[in-house]
Amino acid sequence: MIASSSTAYTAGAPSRRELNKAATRQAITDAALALLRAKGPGNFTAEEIADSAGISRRTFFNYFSSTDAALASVVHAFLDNAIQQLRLRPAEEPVLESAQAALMALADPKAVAPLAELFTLTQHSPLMANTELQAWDHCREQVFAVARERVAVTPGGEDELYVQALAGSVISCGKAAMQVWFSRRGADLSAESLAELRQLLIDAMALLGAGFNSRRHAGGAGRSSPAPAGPAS
Amino acid sequence: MIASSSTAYTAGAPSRRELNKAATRQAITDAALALLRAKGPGNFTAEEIADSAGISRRTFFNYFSSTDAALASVVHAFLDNAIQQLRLRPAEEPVLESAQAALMALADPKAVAPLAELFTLTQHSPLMANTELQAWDHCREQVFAVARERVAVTPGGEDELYVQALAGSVISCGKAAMQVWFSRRGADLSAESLAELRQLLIDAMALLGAGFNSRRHAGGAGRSSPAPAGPAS
DNA sequence: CACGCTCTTACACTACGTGCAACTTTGCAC
DNA sequence: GTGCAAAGTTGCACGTAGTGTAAGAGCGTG
Repeated sequence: MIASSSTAYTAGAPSRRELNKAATRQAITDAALALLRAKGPGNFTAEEIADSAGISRRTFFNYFSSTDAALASVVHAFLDNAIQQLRLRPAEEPVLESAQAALMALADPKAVAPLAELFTLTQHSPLMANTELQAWDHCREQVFAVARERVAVTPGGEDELYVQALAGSVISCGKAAMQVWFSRRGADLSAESLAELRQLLIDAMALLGAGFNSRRHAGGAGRSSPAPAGPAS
Repeated sequence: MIASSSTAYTAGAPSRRELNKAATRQAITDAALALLRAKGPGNFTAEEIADSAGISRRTFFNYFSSTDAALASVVHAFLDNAIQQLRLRPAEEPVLESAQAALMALADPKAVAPLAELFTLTQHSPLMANTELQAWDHCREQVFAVARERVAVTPGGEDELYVQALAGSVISCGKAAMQVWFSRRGADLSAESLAELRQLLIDAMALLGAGFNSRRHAGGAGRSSPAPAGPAS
């Protein structure tokens, strides 16, 4: 589950308690997703989720602070994964390239599938917007933390704006790429579709790197740039 | 209502009803702000706001969907103002310059004062985060709409990413600039402080225009760029 | 087994947000 | 002014969210 990476996983000691917690947590999100599929966003209560997951309403709130939060755990899992990928990149690498590389690892069926489903199910519902925005913002903070480490910012100095703006823009562009992808391909997880997602992410990061002025939209050169400045290769 | 500008002001016909509504609305936000000052974020209820504003609880909810929403009206007013400034810019002007110019108009005591107070009062409280994020995202959508009009995007075309990423990044950078400013100067509204805010906004937009790669943070040239590519000159 | 610790559960309580049906105010025509 | 319709306000009731609390069940350990 989420175990192996973000939470838990105390290296060989998955005690009974931890297993139970992880199981209930999973049961809750599963139940929430099932209800979302069945009834649509906003048409079910915390009690229904709890019942469906075989726990009490109170226990549900011990795990998640709201029904939205239960659903947003999908988004959180995805974004936490992204942050983890980001932290794996070498510290010397330019932050934007690290971001791009980290995002590449996420254009993967197993990673995006839950997110894609959640997105299609809640597409035009403002109910999800709240918690989803929070998830992205949480991710932004993480990116900010990573960027701050790597840019070696002087505490009260002038780099603060750079790092803040960079973190926010990276998130915004990642979001934009995913949004465009969803609007184009829906929940299509085929190889070509994922390739397009990758290209969108690359293009978005390239925009950030080269600047929004460097692109003349009037000219015919509007096609996706062919992998500008390959990060790994 | 939303027609001519943002709210009310139907050009010479502020009927009694509209005046009353505006007055109650104002009374509510005033009461909410007063309670925020007095009790701190999250320590007062919708009923208290209503009582303090001299209306019933039910009426409060006719105006705002939550206590947070009442407070966030300050943010909304500020951001709506920004959008309005943005729309006033000539359509031929590059979007980034328009954004920069629009933001300049907001680095003004009367505009930022309420925002600054709200910010200082809710600084380290996650309670406000929700609605505030929504306000910024709402603003992002507006910027997106404006940008879409001006970039003349082909419907299913490749410009969609550009516009989405641009809108999101503009918001992120504006947010970053304000955040840095607040963290440096608190609620200082002096002329120098506002000048610094303006410079931060200019720098943030310049980053977006020139790209985050164009800045080598190791070099000594880390000072604020001296108004790069003046928008109005 | 018995003892601590952690987690779950039931219950109670406050507050939120909304539908509804009076009631009051405003706008408008006569 | 009077009458009337539309818009706005209010009280009431209802379901739900989220939290404190205390008792109980499950787990880990000696």
